[in-house]
Amino acid sequence: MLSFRYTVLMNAPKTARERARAELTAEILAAARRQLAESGSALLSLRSVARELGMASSAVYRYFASRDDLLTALIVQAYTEIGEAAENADLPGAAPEERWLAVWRAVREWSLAHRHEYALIFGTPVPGYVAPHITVEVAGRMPLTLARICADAKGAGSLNPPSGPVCPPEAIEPAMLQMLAGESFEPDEVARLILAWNRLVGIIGYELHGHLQNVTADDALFFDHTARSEGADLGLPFR
Amino acid sequence: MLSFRYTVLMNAPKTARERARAELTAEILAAARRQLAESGSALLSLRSVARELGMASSAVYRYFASRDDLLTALIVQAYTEIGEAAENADLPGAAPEERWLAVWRAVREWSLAHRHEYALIFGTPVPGYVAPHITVEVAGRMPLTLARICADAKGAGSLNPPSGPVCPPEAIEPAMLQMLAGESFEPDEVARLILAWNRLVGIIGYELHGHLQNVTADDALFFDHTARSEGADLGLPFR
DNA sequence: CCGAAACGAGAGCACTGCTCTTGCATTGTC
DNA sequence: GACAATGCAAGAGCAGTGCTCTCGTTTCGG
Repeated sequence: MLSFRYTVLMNAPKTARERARAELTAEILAAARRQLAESGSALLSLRSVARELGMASSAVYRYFASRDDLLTALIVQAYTEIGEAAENADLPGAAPEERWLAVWRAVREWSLAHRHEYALIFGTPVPGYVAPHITVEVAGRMPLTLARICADAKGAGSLNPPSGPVCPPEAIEPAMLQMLAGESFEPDEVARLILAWNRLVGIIGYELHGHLQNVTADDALFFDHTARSEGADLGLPFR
Repeated sequence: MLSFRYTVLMNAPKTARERARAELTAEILAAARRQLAESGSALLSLRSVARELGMASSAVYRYFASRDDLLTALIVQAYTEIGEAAENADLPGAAPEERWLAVWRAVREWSLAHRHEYALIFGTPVPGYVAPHITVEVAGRMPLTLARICADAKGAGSLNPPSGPVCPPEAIEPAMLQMLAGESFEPDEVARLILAWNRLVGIIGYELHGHLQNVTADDALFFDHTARSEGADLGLPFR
């Protein structure tokens, strides 16, 4: 299962060699991260990472089997960070509208500050690259934060979706319903959650990729309105 | 303005040389298009296009100044096609809900059949690449088709947006309001149009990039619901 | 008809991911 | 402690890329 070399980062190194290996792996990852943040994934090369660390390019292959492997590590990192940004912005005690807006803003802030990392996880997949199974769990942290806010609101009786077309239940994956069963969501509410998650990612993508140029005048203001509008669609008490 | 070499395609060739040039330009573009559809833009190389046409790679540079130039031509082509797909699916005489759903479905169909072309125009921008001014006009055809349907519905008095958070007018670019002034949209209606356009692109992107795997069970069904739901948000008479 | 412009082909540069071999250092075991 | 096994770094090398430059050839317009 966990066949990736960088998993040694998580285990406690014992011998000096293992410690050196873990450190070097982390250094390579850090350098790659730096270059990714600077120039994007397309311009990230194993050779330039090796140059930055003063080692031969072939030596890097001892730590990451391929460029895709290095990219996978960066993808996991990005998913983790955006998930943590969402979770840290959430204040479980506050009103659901405030929590909703805070999480949306935090995700946008992180994305604006890490546009290349955002592109890595939500942009066009690299051709030939298939996401390993590792990424699915960590990818769920951000959308699950949104779901938790709605679940809390529903528990408090303050989730009242407006009328409108109802999503046919068979359109949703049963496993998805099962996973959110603890929150006792209706299929239509799950559909609204999926759309809200899609909206959050999509509107940030539009802003980052320049599709809102000459369209919106105040991106932050428009984003806030989008967050409120989408929250209202879910039934959160936005007026 | 029109400084791109492939514009000769539009002009009537006179001499034999000009005719040959126009033909070869079209052939290069066609071969590039074929390779793009097959493997995606990342794997599209000028050299392989040259190989396919049996010419030296350096010769291709007589027709396209750079790889980015070739990509720009493909981007214009993709924007044109998706715009035409939307326009052709629209039946100005029919009911607005039918028109809306037909256009949404046509855009999805085109995108599923041309995933790499979709990625080229709505995916992560190629690093270092900046969209030339040519692309902005042709990029508007698809969203304008959506706007026209709403304008017709509004003219017929059948556009009644549900209550909810209202977009502050200063969030929208005045030029955008100006462009749609002929349809006499309110700023909030323009905001809803922007969001609908963003939704259409975003939900297709989610489907194409695999973000709906294990989330939705019937993508076509979920897409139809999304179209209806978004149309209802705009005030179209979806029940 | 002749000079100028356009053109195709080839060599070459700097870069990429990745593999293989070679030699050295570290490790665990008699 | 000696020794084999393993881990590791470095270099050369392969096939591919975008792009440039040069060098003959072809074509066009005055």
